[in-house]
Amino acid sequence: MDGLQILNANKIRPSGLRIKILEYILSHKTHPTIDEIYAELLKDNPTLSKTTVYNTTRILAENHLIKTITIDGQQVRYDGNVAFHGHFRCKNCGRIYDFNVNHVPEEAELKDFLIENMDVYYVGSCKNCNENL
Amino acid sequence: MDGLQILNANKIRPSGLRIKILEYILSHKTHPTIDEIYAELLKDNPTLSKTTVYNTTRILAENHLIKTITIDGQQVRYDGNVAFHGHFRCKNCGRIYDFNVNHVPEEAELKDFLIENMDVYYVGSCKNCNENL
DNA sequence: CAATTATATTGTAATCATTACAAAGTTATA
DNA sequence: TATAACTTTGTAATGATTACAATATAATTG
Repeated sequence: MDGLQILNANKIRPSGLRIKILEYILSHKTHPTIDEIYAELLKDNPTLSKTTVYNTTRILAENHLIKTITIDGQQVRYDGNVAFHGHFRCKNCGRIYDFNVNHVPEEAELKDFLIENMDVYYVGSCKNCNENL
Repeated sequence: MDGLQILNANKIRPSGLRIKILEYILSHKTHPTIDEIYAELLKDNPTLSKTTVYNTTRILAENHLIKTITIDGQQVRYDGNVAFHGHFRCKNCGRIYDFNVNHVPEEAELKDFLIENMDVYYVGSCKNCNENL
């Protein structure tokens, strides 16, 4: 399913920019920031405004087509993989890695709480950086 | 162990403000923001500067005496409980709840990764708010 | 098709948490 | 006491995000 179909299925008017922004996030596993998305799409869309990237990612996130990652204290990042998984941020190279979380804690303390979103964020030094120190 | 002893044990010069800020965070389970700490301590310290609260919390966090919580996309919060546990933020009332995380995922994908910090953030609607809707 | 309305995009200005930095105050040390 | 080191303060700068009004584009109606 491509961006056009996804947007239509979610009743979001599929403008050219929306399709491109959604498809960029879906096809890049790098958890890009607003600036990264903007810089990349600017190449083919010279009049693109950063505000449009902000607006569009907000709409996509509100509709659960992408996920907002706040592991970086500075900038929000976006993830096209909305299935539950953890994120590891390397303090050294800045890369964000995905990992599976097998055991989702069933917390008795949260009985009768409505959980809408779960984030698991690890921070440290990645294998690649550890080996090259 | 009070703030003075903790600071001494960690070789942080125990100024009056540092003791007060540390003790405030240790004794309040509300995960206060900078503004909340500042507003509260200002009552007894009329010349207190917000910069001091920022500086001090940074020092305390660097020394792992308190933990930085970034579950709120807007403001950082601080937690005096540095033992591993999860945080639940209620979108309704804004309260942050602690909960135990029994099963820390052992992720084969992170083999040879050095994990320095783990955060588990849930967001949703708390029991209290659910009952009063 | 033309006119009108609704929506998308843009650019600039505002907001707000945080940081940088220099000056002033305080404590420790010689 | 004098000097150096550190703490605290206040103001200015930074930078991500949002607000908002103007413009452009697309959909709808007559």
